[in-house]
Amino acid sequence: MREKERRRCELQAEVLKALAHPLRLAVVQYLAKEEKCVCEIVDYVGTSQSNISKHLSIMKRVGILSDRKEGLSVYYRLNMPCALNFFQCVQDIIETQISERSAALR
Amino acid sequence: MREKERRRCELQAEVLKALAHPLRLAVVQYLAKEEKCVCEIVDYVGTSQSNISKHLSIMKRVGILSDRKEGLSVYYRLNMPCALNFFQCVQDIIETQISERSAALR
DNA sequence: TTACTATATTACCAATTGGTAAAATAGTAA
DNA sequence: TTACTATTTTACCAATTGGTAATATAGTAA
Repeated sequence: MREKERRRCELQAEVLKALAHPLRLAVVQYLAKEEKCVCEIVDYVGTSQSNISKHLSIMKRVGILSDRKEGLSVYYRLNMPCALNFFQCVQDIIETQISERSAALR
Repeated sequence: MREKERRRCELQAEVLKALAHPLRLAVVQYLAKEEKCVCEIVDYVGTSQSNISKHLSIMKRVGILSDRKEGLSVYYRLNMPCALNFFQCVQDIIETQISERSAALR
């Protein structure tokens, strides 16, 4: 494995790590259609404001989200529409997994 | 956010977490075309055998990889070919990110 | 100015993750 | 049987992550 590939995998892993958290996935999917302000995201996800703020900054840092200020509010938007394609693929794995497990129980 | 969506996000995050590590990404990409035995993967990635074994079991547990025994060797294969589509999307984010940062420096 | 609102940041702690080294397992072969 | 090889598992430790509560920042409005 060459050094170049190693570095590419490190960068890719940073982006995937920023996606790989239940609340962050929920936010990404919530932002699929349109931008939302932090207070809407907090209401939707149902956790503390400071917690959401930290998760948003993690995703912003790697480029998954962008933000825009308007008055007191900050609006976040999804900067990576292709991420939405992931979810069907991931979901397929989950369902295969579940059906294999239940088959194994029989 | 409904309970059902929350659970879906939790499952999806488990799969993504199992992908979101530089060595594990390297393994997934190495397995893109064909199955490989553990010793080949160890040689390719260049870390200890017990470390690789642990990473492989993490990916196997969530269904990303499957394995097959042949004599002393264990062969792993990618059970999630659609994962390969992720990487271009992730790579696009990385490159946008890099070009925005270098633009910001100017 | 003061008070209020939305958001971000900090400090802290508990839980999880990732790595290494050693021991266990299991197949092969003499 | 014994020795050898490939792999997994365990025990352990350091580093990272995720959450909460408190504080700071910044815009708005009286």
